[in-house]
Amino acid sequence: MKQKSVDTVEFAKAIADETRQKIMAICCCELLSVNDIVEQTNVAQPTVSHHLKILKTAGLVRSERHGKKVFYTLNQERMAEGCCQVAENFAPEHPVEFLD
Amino acid sequence: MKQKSVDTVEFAKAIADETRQKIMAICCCELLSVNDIVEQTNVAQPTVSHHLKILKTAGLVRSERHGKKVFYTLNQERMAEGCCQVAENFAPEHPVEFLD
DNA sequence: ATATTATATCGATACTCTTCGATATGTCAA
DNA sequence: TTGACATATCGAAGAGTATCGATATAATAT
Repeated sequence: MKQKSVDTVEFAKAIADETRQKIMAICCCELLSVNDIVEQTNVAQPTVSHHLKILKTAGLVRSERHGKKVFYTLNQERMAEGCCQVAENFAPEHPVEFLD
Repeated sequence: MKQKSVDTVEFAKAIADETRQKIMAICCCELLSVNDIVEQTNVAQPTVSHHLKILKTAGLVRSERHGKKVFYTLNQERMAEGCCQVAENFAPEHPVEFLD
């Protein structure tokens, strides 16, 4: 299955941080507000907003405002695309398939 | 197929650099000496050695010495494992399969 | 309008990483 | 063992990044 092209350097940089991976893990399957993420990570709110911005710029999270709150969730499809593109570039003899 | 566990932060950090991705790309399917890599990248030799060390520490390249030269090649299997682990953690609803 | 709550941005600090010249180490040939 | 070549390590400079307190912006309710 053909995917859109992915900037694998930007993708890798976006996920190459422990705090961001924590955030990614907890909003992987849920829509969470910034404050929810702050509480679950023990990371300061500006720091969380900063990391969410990086993930958003890389297209790895979606966000929607509801009232005063902004909810974020991981964009799993983009995550899978990034992984597949990295595998395609750097493991062409160990094909990885995106099961849809 | 079950893989060994991967430190996804270390994996992502290892591939999160443009110069390293260039190196990874050119020694993906070939065994290349450090000097070969220097010539194909226009990057200084100490810099190349530095990046190779990071990739080696992360288990993403193999190396073998033959005489004075040391040859490196990408470990595609580890690359695929890293990609699959990231996808498993952060795209569980878009399963990616390691085809063996 | 004002107060309250939620998130984003700013600014400063500390830390990490990339880069490369200089140098050390390793390997081999003569 | 000396010289030549290949790679690794060292050390320093500069760039980039994470973190968080303070503050600005946004949304809502009273």
